[in-house]
Amino acid sequence: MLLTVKQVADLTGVTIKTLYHYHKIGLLEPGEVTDAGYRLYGKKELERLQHILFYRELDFPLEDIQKLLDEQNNRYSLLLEQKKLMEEKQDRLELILSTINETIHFEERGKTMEDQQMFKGLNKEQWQAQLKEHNDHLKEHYQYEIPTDEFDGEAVEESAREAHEFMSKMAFALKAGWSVDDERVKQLVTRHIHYINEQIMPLDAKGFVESAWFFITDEFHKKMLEDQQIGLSYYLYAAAVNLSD
Amino acid sequence: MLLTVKQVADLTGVTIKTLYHYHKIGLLEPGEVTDAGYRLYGKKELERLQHILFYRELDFPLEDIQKLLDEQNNRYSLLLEQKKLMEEKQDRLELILSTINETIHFEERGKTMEDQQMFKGLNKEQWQAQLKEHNDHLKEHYQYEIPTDEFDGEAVEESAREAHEFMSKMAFALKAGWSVDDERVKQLVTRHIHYINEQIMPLDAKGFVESAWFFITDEFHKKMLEDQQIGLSYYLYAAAVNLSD
DNA sequence: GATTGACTCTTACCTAAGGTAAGGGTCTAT
DNA sequence: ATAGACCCTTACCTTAGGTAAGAGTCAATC
Repeated sequence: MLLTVKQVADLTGVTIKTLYHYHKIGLLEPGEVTDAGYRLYGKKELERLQHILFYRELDFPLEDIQKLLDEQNNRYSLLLEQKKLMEEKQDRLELILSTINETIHFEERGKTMEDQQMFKGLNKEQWQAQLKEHNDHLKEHYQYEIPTDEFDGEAVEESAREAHEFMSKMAFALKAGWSVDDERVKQLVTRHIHYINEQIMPLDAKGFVESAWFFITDEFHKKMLEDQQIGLSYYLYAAAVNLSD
Repeated sequence: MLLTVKQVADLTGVTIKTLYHYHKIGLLEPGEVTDAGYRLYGKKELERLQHILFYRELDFPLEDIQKLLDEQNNRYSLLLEQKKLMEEKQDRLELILSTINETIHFEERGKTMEDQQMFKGLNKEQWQAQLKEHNDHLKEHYQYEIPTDEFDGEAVEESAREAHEFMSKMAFALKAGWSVDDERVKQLVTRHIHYINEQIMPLDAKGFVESAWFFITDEFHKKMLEDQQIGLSYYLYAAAVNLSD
């Protein structure tokens, strides 16, 4: 059950040198050392190494990792914490990817971007705020992901409620198999456009097609819609196209 | 339009020292240096910095970044490349996250994991292979693989089989959350069009958009697709539109 | 015009997380 | 008992910056 440095290295992808290093700084001590000085690692050490590698992936300095592992030896809560952090990193990557996509978009039509726009997700001090903004922006206009009962309080804005209701109904229509040319669907979309037009910004049927296409191509928005109902973003787009024709 | 080091630092999140460093190693030269020696950066430099930061996020050494940027000065293809790499990184993170979730799962019921399972996604040399496996697992889960025996009989035409396979794969892609701009999806659709073109009738990307629209508006076809997977007909249409642009 | 405060310059030294190489010991199999 | 694969320590090197010192610059205010 005990593994040599090479075996651990092959298994986990870290180099042997890294194991020495972790030993030297006391981050990961072998479970046993033979008379000849060979380091041997058991299950417990592999588990610790797993945590180390998760944290390393999250760009934690080894010193911090050591502190974290030594003061919190409950594996389960460590895992939950790491899961949360990993999901945050995913969100950040998602944001960066959408920045790349926006940049590609601008590049394709030879337009220049706002300076700030170019670095969304990269500016580490600000990305939390940017992500929140991204989300808030979405919520203001399309707060579909929040369960309805949360909408009872007057704290939530009317526009968010409207958007949520619209998306829920569209999801229902999709599941019910209503055609995008169905009068009920057309009315739904028309009213929604009308609402945005009155309350938020000028928008016509053509503009709404572009909005809908944006929701398909932007990973961030797409994910939110698709999480609510698979196919919703695409249904929305088809409905928009149908109306604008 | 020219920015000082501080302004660039605030905008992008890199430190001033990093800018000096990049200057010194020739990775990012200021657009202009005043008489007093102040570095000033313009739009072109910001764009280059953007690329540098994208690559840095992908853990490229600065030396490699420099080479890449100097030999490939077409911004557009750089962006596409970076998009691809970023998506790969996302996949890898996804894999790590699923490893964390599996570990949590095992921990919850006090069972022990296989050693290898514990390090999926971390072992960089192997993660490509592991990702493939992971996808295969997903396929099983979504059952996008066609039950082959249904199609053994010669009663079923080859073209029907091809269509069925195509639709199954598209359904899988939709459920997996693949963007219509994802290379895999684009390739899928391209091949399908190519097949139709060769075997059935002349068809180009534009024509396929019309076909896809027909599948949405025609109740019979729409029902067939939507019965297979909610949203499939709309996804197909969006993919077609994306390809024809 | 002088001063102040925020900003910038160069230079020199420091750090983290390893990589590389040298020189030598250990294990197992033939 | 010798080869070949594996392991040890030690010493030096590298990357991508961080920190600090000492001095010059800029714009605004006194």
